Amino acid sequence: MNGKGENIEILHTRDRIVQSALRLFSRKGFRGTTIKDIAQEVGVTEGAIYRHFESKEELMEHITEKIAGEIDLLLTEEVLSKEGIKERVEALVESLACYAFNNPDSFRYMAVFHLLREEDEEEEEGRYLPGIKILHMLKEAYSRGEINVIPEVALSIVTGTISRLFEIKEMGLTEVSEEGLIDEMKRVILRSLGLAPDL
Amino acid sequence: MNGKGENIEILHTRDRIVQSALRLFSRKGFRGTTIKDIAQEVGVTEGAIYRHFESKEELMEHITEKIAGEIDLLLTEEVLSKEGIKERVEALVESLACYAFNNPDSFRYMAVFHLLREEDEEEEEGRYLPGIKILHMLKEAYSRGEINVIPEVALSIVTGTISRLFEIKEMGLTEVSEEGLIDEMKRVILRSLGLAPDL
Amino acid sequence: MNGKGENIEILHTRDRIVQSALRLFSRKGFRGTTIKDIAQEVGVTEGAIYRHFESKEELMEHITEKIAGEIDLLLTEEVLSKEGIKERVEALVESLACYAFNNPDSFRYMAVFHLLREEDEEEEEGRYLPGIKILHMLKEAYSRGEINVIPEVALSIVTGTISRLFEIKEMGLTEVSEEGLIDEMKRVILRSLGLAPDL
Amino acid sequence: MNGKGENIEILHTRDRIVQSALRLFSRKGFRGTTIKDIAQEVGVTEGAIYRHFESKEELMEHITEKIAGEIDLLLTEEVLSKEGIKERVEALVESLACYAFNNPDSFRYMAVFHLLREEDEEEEEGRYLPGIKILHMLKEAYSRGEINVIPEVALSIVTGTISRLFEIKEMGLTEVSEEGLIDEMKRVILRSLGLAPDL
DNA sequence: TATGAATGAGCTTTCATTCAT
DNA sequence: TATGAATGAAAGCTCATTCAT
Repeated sequence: MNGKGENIEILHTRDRIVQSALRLFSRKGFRGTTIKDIAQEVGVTEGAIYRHFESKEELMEHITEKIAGEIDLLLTEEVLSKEGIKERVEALVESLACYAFNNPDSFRYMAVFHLLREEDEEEEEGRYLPGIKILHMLKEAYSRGEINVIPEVALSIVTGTISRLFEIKEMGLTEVSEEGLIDEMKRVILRSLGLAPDL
Repeated sequence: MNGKGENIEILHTRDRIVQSALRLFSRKGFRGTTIKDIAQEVGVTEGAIYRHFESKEELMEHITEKIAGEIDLLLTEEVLSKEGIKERVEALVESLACYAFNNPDSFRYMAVFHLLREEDEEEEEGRYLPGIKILHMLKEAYSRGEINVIPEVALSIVTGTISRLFEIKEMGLTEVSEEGLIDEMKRVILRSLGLAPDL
Repeated sequence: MNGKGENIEILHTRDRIVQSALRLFSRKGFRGTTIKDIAQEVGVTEGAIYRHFESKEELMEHITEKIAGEIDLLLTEEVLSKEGIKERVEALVESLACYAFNNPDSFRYMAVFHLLREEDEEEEEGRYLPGIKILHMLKEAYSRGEINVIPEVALSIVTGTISRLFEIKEMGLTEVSEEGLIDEMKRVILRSLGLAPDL
Repeated sequence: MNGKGENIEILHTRDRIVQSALRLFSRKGFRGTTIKDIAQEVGVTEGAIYRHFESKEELMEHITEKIAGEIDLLLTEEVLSKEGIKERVEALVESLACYAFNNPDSFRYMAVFHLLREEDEEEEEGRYLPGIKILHMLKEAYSRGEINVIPEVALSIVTGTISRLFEIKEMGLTEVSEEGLIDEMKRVILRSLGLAPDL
């Protein structure tokens, strides 16, 4: 019982660390965020962070995996479960945009996390995880003749548009409602891929 | 002649600093790049940087202004000089994508430079300069009924797609030629905005 | 008890920093003293200083305020509490000279601290605090006809003599005892102000 | 003739260096003054200083010797040439105070120059040159019974008062004329030494 | 003589990390 | 588990000095 109580405490602190780190990393960058920043936001001292994560690096990797998992789940359950490329693209725009608007820190983090490490010169890794899966989906549709747009360009249209619109919204450059933006994106992206419903 | 020779020397070192800093800032971030990194790449000692720029900050501002100026020139001379929204969008995709492929460091820098500073928590500035100008152009076309896409979404489609495709190419995820990618983007983006030539 | 022990430790290091900084600043100047010098004398690394003081500047300001407070207390409690200008001057010489001989670092610091900053060209501030208070006292005595010496000159006689004698003693240029010097100063300064006991 | 012309040039620049360095050293300290500061004030570049002085150190030593020589000359010609201790003290106050008011940079420099070096920890040197000579004079007068004040205290009265009054005047804390201040000092210092003319 | 780019040592400061408590 | 003092490496920057021109 004692152990249980402690465990709950740990989880709480640990979660708050992750939440604060996510928020700060996504806004100020990995290097721009200090352990002290995180500790202060959580309300503990710097040393306490190291009870939960071995290093700042490990903390970041934890967050990266967490978000990658969420996005992956989204793709698997909300998008790839659908039949038909049109339905899949519609679901992709819908679910990814919703995810962005509801989890701005996570989306921002994912969008820039390859810019956050900046470790060694040109370190390229197996990142861009979600993109790869979508690219695969689009390549299949392309080879089956379901869309007539080069898959890499199709991928750019879908994810690039959502990312940029998210940024525009974050900057306060639009007053259109989230729903309005999502519907418009769906309509226009489908049209761009030759999947317009009204054709 | 003497003065000339000296001047050339000065410009050389200064220019090499700018070039290296641009390359490194755009790849490793502002904080991720050290003065030592830049100095080593240029082949001088750290102190020499400070003969040409008062601080790392000032060096960054110089680069930012330089690139903002280049993009602005591009928009003014290559895009806004055209008549008709279709011609303008075509020119925009063409010139921005070419700029990206020919000046990858500059484009990468511009795309991420608001992520590089990471100064104080949520510092928002008058950045995203090029976007504003394009948004203005699209809003006018929209109000005139020349396009039927919400301007913010239209902006996202155009600039988001180019940015994402640039990233995909940089990651080596496509083998399509630059020309092929640009033509495809032009075709698809025009279609998305209801400006398809074949309609 | 635990808390007590920790507290004592903290005070110790912090106090030792102040003590060493005071000693070094007063002898080698603000710029002439490095954080490394202080850290070495205290027996910690440079970074440790910054747990206790935000900057070298702040450390100096702390010391300045500490000493200004001590001198001010001295004036208020030992000098201004007395009645009669003769008694006050006697007490001033006595207490200031004793302070100098017993706290040579502090006195030296106070005597030169406006020379230690050397910030911007000719920055004049509200310094020389103790002097102002004494000048005020002398001006009152002068306007009441209790002394017949121009107050600014009287102030110079009193504080200038003590300062210079302190320096002479520090340089090892005299073998007279502290008591002997103080008594002689009292006698001669009183005579200079027309307050000689034998008149 | 050519050589002559050049020589004149050298002297000019060299003199201007000395003048600027004296001004800056006396106000901002040795460490607080950079070679660049001096060069800028003179209107040349940093390298040019090294045409005239081997190092910053040497420049300082030159200035120190120059001023020490001036003061020494003053003592020899204006003070020690007089007969009688009363006449000598009067001349000392007169000439030293005039020197201070007419050459504030030099006097300030001399007053603080042992604080400017701040080289190694407790470097004591054969400085305080003028003081030594005056002390000698006062010791003789004391042993002859011409004054009844301990020589070290007498020295402190004379030089300490002048120094402090100079500082007070520099701070703008008095509106009394220079002449008035000097006359008052003469009167009061003589009285303090038991040499009052009215006794 | 003078320039000014460059050096190199040293400075203040920051920060991830450790560790005794 | 948490604290917070301390470390140590590295950062940005300064500056006396040198040297090719």
